[in-house]
Amino acid sequence: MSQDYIPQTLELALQAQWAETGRFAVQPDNTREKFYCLAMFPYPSGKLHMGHVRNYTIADVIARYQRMQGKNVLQPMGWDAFGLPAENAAIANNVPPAAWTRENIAHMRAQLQRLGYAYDWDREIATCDPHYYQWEQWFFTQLYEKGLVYKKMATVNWDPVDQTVLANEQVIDGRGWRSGALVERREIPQWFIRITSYAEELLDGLDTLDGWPEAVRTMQRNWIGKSQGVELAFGLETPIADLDKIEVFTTRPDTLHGVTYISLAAEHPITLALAEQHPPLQQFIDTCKQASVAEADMAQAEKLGMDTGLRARHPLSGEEIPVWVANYVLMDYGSGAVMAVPAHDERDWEFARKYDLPLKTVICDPEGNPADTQSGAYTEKGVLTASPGFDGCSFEEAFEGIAARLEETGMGRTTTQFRLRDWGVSRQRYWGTPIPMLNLAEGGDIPIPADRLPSLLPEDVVMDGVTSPIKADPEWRKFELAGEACERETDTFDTFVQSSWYYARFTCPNYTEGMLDSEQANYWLPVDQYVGGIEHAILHLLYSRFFHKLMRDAGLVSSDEPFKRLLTQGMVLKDGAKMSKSRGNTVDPQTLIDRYGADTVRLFSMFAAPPEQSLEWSDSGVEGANRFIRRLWRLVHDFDSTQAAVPSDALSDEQKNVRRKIHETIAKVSDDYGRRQTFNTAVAAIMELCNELGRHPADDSSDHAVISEGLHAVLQMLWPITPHLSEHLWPVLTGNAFVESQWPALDETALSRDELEIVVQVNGKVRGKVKVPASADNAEIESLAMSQENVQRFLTDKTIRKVIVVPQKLVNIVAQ
RNA sequence: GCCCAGGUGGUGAAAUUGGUAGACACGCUAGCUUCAGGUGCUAGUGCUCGCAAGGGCGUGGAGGUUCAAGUCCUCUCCUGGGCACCA
Repeated sequence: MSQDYIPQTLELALQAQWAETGRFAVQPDNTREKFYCLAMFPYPSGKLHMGHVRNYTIADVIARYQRMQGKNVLQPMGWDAFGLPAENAAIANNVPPAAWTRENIAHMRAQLQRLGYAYDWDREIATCDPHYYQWEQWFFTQLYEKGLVYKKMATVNWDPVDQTVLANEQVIDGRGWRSGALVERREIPQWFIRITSYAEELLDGLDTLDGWPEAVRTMQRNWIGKSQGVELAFGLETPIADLDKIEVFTTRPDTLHGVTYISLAAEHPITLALAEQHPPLQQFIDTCKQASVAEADMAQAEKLGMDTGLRARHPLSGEEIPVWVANYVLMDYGSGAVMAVPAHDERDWEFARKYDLPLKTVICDPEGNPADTQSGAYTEKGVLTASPGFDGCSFEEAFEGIAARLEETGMGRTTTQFRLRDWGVSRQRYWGTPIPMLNLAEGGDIPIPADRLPSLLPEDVVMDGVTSPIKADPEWRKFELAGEACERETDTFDTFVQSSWYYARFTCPNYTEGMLDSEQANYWLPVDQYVGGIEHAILHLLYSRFFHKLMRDAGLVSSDEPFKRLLTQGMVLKDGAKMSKSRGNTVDPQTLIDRYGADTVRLFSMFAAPPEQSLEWSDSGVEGANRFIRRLWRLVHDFDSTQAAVPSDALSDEQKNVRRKIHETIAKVSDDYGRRQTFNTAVAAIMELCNELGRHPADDSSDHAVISEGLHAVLQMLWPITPHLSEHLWPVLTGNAFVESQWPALDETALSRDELEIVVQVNGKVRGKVKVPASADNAEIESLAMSQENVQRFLTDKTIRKVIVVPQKLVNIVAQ
């Protein structure tokens, strides 16, 4: 007699049991292989959305699959708890960010528990906990001592009405989101970590990450952006701002004779000096400053420029080159000046056309003629022309020749440049880790001594929406060091700092003697499987790799890279865009959990699409996942498990077919879970098997044995995805308690076939199918294929030119 | 603008190594079951011509390579992600 499937009851009962027995709590164990499975921890925004469910289900399926392989699996969970949304919520709801954040954590923790994820909850971390961020502060002071941290002026978005710094997200169409004022770029002192010192290693390390998607590695390579080029200078007749030359970097020294002007950034010292005597230029600089600092905004902004009237000397030809100021040249990047070659660079070409600046074509097209640059820039490399002394040279010859000439005259040298910039970690916001630095009365900075850490963030605060409470409170700032009064830094860390090392802290979350307990860290690290959104392909993953190397060089961990294998999950989109609170297009999975239970939600989110693909959200199909679960439920309950299931030696063909299907499915699902990580096709294969088991009659004891074998395998294979269902049905089927570390064994002999079906094509089109004995050789297959009636029809009046036989698959007869 | 992906039925998708396009589901249609249906079962379902057997077309678009292309190459259009202060 079938009982009804009531997921709420059975899921809650099992979850309570898992919690009570500490089922998923783990410790190092040298008798088993370890496996550290980690999903990117969430920002506690309020409640889970479908993107979270997808992310955490993928990781949980992998973790549980590895448990079934007998491994010692660590799967922790925590909270990326600092960040901007808490400040916004605090203002909107009149509640301190800390309280809002902790409430969200409590709610979301309950939701994750309701989804039945196999987490070791004893290791839970929230980054806003002082026990966490104190070690981050400590580590920063260590980096300071090593010279890996420094302070410099850097550009921020400034809201002139609210008198506050805005995040890029808070700038909408060039205006502050609250005040509506046009934002300005402003330079303020900020702390930086020297990620560029590790640029080379971060680049080279990508080659070792063969468990990472190629797309992510490519994006990181391009982001680091190593390029060979030449640093050269255009001389000035009279020094300006103590500079007697303008330095530029180019990867195309071969086009040096094509330079027709130079562009300076608005913040370049020469620009600023010139503006002092030139009011229109000052006006232009002010216009340039009225823009967001986001690179995307700048790249899409209309290109604006102004001739400064200054002339610089071309380092080879000695010609006078006009010096312009352009809004697309960035002071933060490179030297803040570029040599413009409009004939061979697209941006320069556009700019030159707009301001009617001359073009000088110095590269030939493949035919050997000067390239046509009238209708657009010619950016290919080619043989030089109109370049005295280098005409006829290839790119490589010209590169070396021109670099050598510049070196002789002291006007340049070959160099390697990285696109990567140092990591600015200062944020002018409240809800973050206080930067553990002190401003001394006589000027200068010094780290807060280790024994005075943590530098605690006060939590009981009122947000006014404009100024950070720790900036507004002069008392908080006060600090006494060796009897001297000084002031705390009131900026906080970028939240990426917290998320750059949490994976390591999970190995020893309660360690009080230091940042990491190396013994624990080195047992578990590196993370064997990291799962998270593709939107983190560059920043978070690069910063984490960087931090790992910093921790290694501090002797805290012994590995070089933090994440061995990476699965970048596609985004769950709604209305065609990333789900986010700020867009208001999130989908709440709670209603689905309440209605269908966790297993249905888990099954559906795995079945809907392959994990790496982005997914436009729609509810349709959830019903189908639930229907499958109920069908399996009946199948198991209706199966007479009391009847002895003795496998017979002599199975019928039909029974052999079912057994083959069982073992083909085991092979496929193992491959899909383990190597391919395509959980949707694994589910489809299990569904197919269930369909077949349901169709097969249970007439005799051999039938019974075969179906029993199939149902056992189905419940085991489904455990990673629908653990409650599997654990609940297992005793119904077997009379015994579910044994976790047991993946169904593959019986290779069950896979063999006596007969194969081969497709027959004529000129590439399918004209028939033919059954051939598995042992048939190519000649036999060919003659069987030829004998097909429909094949013959298409061969009449034709001469056979060629016959291609693809073993096990097809025959293609080429005829004319 | 730059970097990285993706585009296949009415829908989500499958096709793993260049070898049968559309597995598995959703939806829909018809039938059975049921007092009833947000139940269960059976059959059908890319488009198109045909009574059928079978044929033609078909993987964003245009070209190309190949006995064979969703898969490889060139160009192009569209969608999504990232662009350093959203996380």
